[in-house]
Amino acid sequence: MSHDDFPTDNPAVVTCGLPYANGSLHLGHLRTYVSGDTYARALDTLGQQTAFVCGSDMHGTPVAVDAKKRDIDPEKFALKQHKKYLEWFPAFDIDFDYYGHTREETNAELTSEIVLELEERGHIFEDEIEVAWDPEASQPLPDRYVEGTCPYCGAKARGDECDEGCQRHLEPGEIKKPVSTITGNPAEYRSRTHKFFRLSDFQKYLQGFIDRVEGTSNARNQPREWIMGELEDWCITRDMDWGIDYPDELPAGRDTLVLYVWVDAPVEYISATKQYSDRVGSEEFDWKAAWKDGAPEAGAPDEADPDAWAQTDSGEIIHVIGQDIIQHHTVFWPSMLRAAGYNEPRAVMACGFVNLDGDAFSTSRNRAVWADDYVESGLHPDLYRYHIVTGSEFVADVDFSWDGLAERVNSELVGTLGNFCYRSLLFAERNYGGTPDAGVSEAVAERIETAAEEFRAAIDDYRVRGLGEAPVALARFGNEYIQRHEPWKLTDDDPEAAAQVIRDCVQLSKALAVLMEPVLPGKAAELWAQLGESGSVHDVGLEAVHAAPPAEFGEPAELFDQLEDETVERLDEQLQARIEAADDGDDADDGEAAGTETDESGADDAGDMEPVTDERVPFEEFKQLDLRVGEVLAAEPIDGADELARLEVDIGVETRQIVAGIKQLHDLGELPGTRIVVVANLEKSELFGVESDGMLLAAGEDADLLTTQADAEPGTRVR
RNA sequence: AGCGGGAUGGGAUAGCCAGGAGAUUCCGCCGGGCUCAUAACCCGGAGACCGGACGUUCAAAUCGUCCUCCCGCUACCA
Repeated sequence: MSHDDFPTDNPAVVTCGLPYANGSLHLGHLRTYVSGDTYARALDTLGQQTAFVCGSDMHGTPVAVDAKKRDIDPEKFALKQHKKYLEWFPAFDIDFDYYGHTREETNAELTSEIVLELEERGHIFEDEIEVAWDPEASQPLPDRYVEGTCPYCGAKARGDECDEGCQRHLEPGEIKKPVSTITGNPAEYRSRTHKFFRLSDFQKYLQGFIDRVEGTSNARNQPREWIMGELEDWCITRDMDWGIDYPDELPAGRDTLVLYVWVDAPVEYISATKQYSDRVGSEEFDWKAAWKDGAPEAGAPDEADPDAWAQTDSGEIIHVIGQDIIQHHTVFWPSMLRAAGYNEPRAVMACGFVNLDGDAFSTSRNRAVWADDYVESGLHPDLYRYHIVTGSEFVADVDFSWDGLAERVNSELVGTLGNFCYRSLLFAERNYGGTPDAGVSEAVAERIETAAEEFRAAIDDYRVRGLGEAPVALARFGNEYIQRHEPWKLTDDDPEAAAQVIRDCVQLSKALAVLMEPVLPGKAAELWAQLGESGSVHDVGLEAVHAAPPAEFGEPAELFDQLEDETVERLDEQLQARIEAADDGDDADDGEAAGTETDESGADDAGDMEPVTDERVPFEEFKQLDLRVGEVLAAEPIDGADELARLEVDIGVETRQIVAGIKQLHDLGELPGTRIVVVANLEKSELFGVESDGMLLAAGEDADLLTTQADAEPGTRVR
């Protein structure tokens, strides 16, 4: 690895994945931002010149679709969301040096510049692809403007992603049975010319990159399959008017074409850095030094020497993201940077998900603790920050629950860290009016140095968790130390020894303030003030752990309050009530035979009711569906598939093999004999290598099967 | 199906990359101490054959092979 340990002489940039300007923020999302903030603060403490930047992602079809739903201008809609982020992040002490958005002029300019560079270097080509088209509205239907069935698994899917089925990304033109979300009409396919980025030009480069990029192991491992396999070229334009206009010549006969949102979104990392530079001056932070100095010339790397890049050792760019967007930051983005002559990321830190009491957060089910909920709870942001940063290793999932939070807070923050500082400073203030006049003992100074080493190691290993653990471990040592020396017994017998012990404890407290600052910035500042320190704990370097505190300070206050059981219960009840309210309706009527002990876990339920689709379907169209009563003859799971089951269904005229995503949702053994409703004239598809000839009807995420109420024979037509 | 990650005392986790006396921390349990401190803190104890099976080695939680179960990714869910 060619990089030096931090701090280096280069300016560093820490970024967080851009939040999408169409939704709310919950404690799951916040993991990325808290971790990025913590890491950036720690680098700063080390003396590394650091810019911490981010911005709202304004473009893309979700914003356009959501804005249209509300009948407002997408720009207005996105800006409104953007403003909310400007309040949420500070509420959690997430302190970006610059937080912009992707529609700012700087970003539009830089994005255009980069795309033009790609054009100039010959990395872009045009190709005709079939895209969905709404004949009535007479317009193309990019991404989420079209819904249909997934060509891979047959589930209902959005234009760009099979969001309910196999989760695959769908390239434009892939979706089957496309329906326009604008008019509800069946969409046609039309041939359109689009721009593609020739990712394959960078295959060799990426193979080198993936071995040298630092950060978390998942970021290096997950994209390997792509990079070592065949890279697909990347369609970087969309037929819509919401986005950044394609900066170069449009394909013949085309008047509008915008860049795919994933082209301009990461460029915001650079744009935000530049705007930060512009604001504070390049003396203070030089964005070019971070992003461009030392970068090889634009273009594809020399095939004969794909490692040339690694020699440059410049640009400390660190991306903090969720594990769902690893590919974007380790495949597309580095290729763009390399092609346009920018520095590649030094590290990609990808965190695991946050679970809520063991299960996934679910926005649609309202199964979430929102940023607003936490703010309203009145709990200090540092409590969440500590819990999320130290709750698990960064790459692993971490569980959030109110009582889990209380347990950690009460034992580690209140009992260990807060209590140690409070008892030390209170003792010091009462007996000495501040820091006793004595030197720090060697053993304590060494222990503090060890903690500082742990702090440094956490940074070099990209382990934000270590940044939270180091101070608590030091406080634990402090408690043992004060207990072992019992200064309260010494004040009379051996005042010198007592002063020595308390002097050590005050130094430990000061070291704690410095070490806890990245994870617990608010509480660190309080402690700093209690020590009578002037200036801000945010501005001091790591060496301050050894510097003497002021000789005089006032009476301290408890740093952390106990999180009482009643509070936890109240918060938990609120959460449970909301989840149940959202779930209401799925589990009300299980008229199924008694004795089925199918696990209730069924990951996702229907959630808040989606509104009934506005567009009416003509009866003629409905009649095209041939719905039949069927009787399940056999049901077996499909090996390797998570949810798919293979069913044999008697539909009167014949027996059909149907593949359905119900493996986890039903006790398959109990299915034979059940009468269900089948779409008999659905086109065949192949799922997991098994042909599916028809589709069964089921309600909600739990796949509650539609059955017959009386005794309609298999084969009876359903109307 | 492929790729990646995981399985460690009652619960939650560390250790594994650089193999070495039966293993970390937090919660819980049992006993003791202390009283400066927020019923907090300190000390001691019980409790795990480190998912299963082979193998490498003087020595395996740690390395290899196979298996079981869980989870993620597979081209916009943090």
